[in-house]
This record gives sequence, structure tokens and C-alpha cells, in this order.
Amino acid sequence: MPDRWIAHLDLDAFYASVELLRYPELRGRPVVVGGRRIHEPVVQSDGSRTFSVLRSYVGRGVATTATYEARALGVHSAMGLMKAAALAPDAVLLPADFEEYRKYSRLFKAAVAEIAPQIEDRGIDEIYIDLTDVAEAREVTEDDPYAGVRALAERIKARVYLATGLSCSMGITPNKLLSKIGSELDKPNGLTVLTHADIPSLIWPLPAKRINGIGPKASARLEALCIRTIGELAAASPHLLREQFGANYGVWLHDAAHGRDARPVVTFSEPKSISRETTFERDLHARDDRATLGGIFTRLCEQLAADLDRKGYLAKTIGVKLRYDDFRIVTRELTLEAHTSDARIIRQAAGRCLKKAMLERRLRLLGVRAGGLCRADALPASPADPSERDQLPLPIFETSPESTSL
DNA sequence: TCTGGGGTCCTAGGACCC
DNA sequence: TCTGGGGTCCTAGGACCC
Repeated sequence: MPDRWIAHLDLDAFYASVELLRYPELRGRPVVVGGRRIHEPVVQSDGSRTFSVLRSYVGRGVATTATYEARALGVHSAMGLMKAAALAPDAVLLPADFEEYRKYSRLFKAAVAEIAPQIEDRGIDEIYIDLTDVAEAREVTEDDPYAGVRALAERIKARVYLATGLSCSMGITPNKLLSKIGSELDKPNGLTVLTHADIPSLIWPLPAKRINGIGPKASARLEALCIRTIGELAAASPHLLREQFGANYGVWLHDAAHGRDARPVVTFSEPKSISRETTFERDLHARDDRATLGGIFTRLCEQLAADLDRKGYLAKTIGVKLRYDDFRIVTRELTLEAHTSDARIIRQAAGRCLKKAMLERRLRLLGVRAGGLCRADALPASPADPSERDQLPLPIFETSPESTSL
């Protein structure tokens, strides 16, 4: 029996599955969620609904999720919708409805918590669960030492389904790293229980990039070293890995390939940053599209300020993010004298950040970020002096005709 | 007609202080 | 005059994840 039982649970094709609850007539058809909100289903006079299909989509959206039927046609998340349309022109396209997804996210997490409360949030559709102290996980039968943990997992899956109507896949192993891999071995609606003894047969044949933390760059560099599978990574010389990837990452790669991971399940953490960003319908130029950009910039700052207020945080650093038309990204940030959630102060600070960036190229994306967060109730209230705020200098992107800040 | 939006963590250099 | 470290904060970029 391992010293810990850690589960990884993620919902199957989450956004698309929530949409299928709403539109059951789409079950069995390829469905893609993504794009901007211009393709809502239309209700006909007879009560039936008509849906947009991918072939009619024009724009910069990406697929957020695809049903398994759409995946079978080659569509996967983060794929541009224009490319997806070439692969699956008749797939139904639905706009993302994040409020609805957040609702289902809360429901499924609450359902799991009724059975096993040690939960680490890993985003809207994923959690880790520490089952070590759930007594049922320790129960064994004569022919199956994992009977208890299996029954517990089935109970969690059933409870999630009862609460949401959604299926999920689970991996249960001695640590988070292996559980994350395990939950993908049997999908959708799957369950995989494995221990260190199963690593050579089940884990080592998998591609190295299946390890959470080995992305496209590391994967390509490993391949250049003729390391394609996790087993090949496990067999690689630790010295070589340290040499190629640095002390920290090199050691981590070696440990990960051997299934070693001592990270605890973290049930609470404070956010480090909050941000808002937007990609434009067409690339914009700081000079030619100053009014448009100014409006978008101000709105991002106002949304960010509202997010901070709503969540109860103040920020000490404000930054901007620009993506140029050639896809290069630059960031600029500055640290404020005092924490704030004031939209005007954020707007002014972000304007100063923008002045530090190159604005000759066309912009594809603009973002504003708040960092150095602290809880609003953890700081003595310092009422902002409105007279001071009103004297802030006219920032960049302001739309007044006299402005020559560009 | 390529390529979203929201995050975390790591690295690295320079400033500044002791 | 020359020569130290260590620690922390700030900034920018990049890899990675959902």
C-alpha cells in the first residue's frame, strides 16, 4: 500500500459537455466551443433550434473545447477556428459561456468535497484530491489490494454525475504527477489506479511531453537528444540532463521520469496577479487608431479595477502586455507607492508602462495586469484623495485632440 | 484567414542596503 | 585604494498550464 493516495480528476470535454446538457439534440454530433459571441443558437417558431456551423465562421477565435466526435476529425483545443473549419466544416460552433461553466465547476467541486474534502483547485475543470485519510481508500479484498480506493473513486464519479450530469476521468496514484498522467490513460469516463510498480509498463512507453511540465520547447530539446519517451528520459544520464537543462529543471526531469513527486495537495492559495487582456478584431496602430485603442485601454483598466474590488484585493504593481502583429510579446510594469484598486490610478500607471514600450508596430493584443496583491481587508483603509487623483497627468492613448503623446 | 484569455513559476541582471 | 559578500526588491522575458 503506497504512503499516499492522490487522485487527479478532470471533467471530460468540459465546456462542450455543459453545452450538450443545454442542447441534448447535439449529442453525437461534432461540436466545438469557442470564438466570439456572434453565433448564438436561434430558436425557430416550432421551438427547434438552429446552430451555426464552423464553415461559416470568420475571425480570430480559437477552439476552447471540442467534443470527442469533433476531436476524431482532428479538432483540438487552442486550434484556430479557421483551421478547425477546414477539418470539420459541418461541426456545430457554440460561443463560450463562462458563467455557466463556473456554475458547473462549483457544483462538481462541492460534490467531491462531500466525500473527500482535501481538494486542490487546478482550474475550472480539474482538481487533485488527497484520499490518504479517507478510510475507505485503505480497504482491501482478498484478490484486490486497491478495491477500497477503486470503490471510493467510483463513488466520487457517481456523485459528480448526480450533481452535474457530467462524466469525469480519474487517475489515482501515490502522487500528483502520476495521477495527472493516469487520468488521461482512460478517457472519457475512465478510472486508472496505479502505483510505482506499474511505472515501467504503463508510464515509460508514453511520450515525454505527457509529463505535466514538459511543454513543446522542452519536448523538442529532448527529441534533439533522441529522448522521446518517459522511459528514455528515465534512462538518460542525470549529468547530461543537468548540463542541458540546468540544475533545477535537469534534476526535476530525472525525478519526474521515475515517477517521484513529493508535492502536497494544496487546499488554499492566495492569487498572485489578476489581469485582463483582449485581442483585437484587426491589428491596431497607436497613431492611426488612437481613439479606438484609448477606449479599449481604459475599459481594460476599469474591468481590472472592478475585478480587484469584487475579489477584495489591492495591487502594488501595474503592468501592460502588448502583442505586436508579428506575435512578439512585450511586458512593462511598475511598482506603485501604495496599493490600489482605483481605476484611474491603474489607468495612469498603465499609461506610464505603455510609454516605455515600442509603439511603431501594429498591435494585435493589449492587456493590463495587477500584481503584488494583498487583501483589501488586510490593509488599513487609506481613502484616496480625489483632488490628487484629478490632477493625474493626461495619459497615453487619451482621445483628446491636443494630445501629442504619440 | 493561422494562433484566446487567465494564470503560475523560474531566471537573470541591476539597484540598493548592510 | 581595493575589495567582499549576502539579501531583497524591481523589472523583463519565457516556459508552461488550463
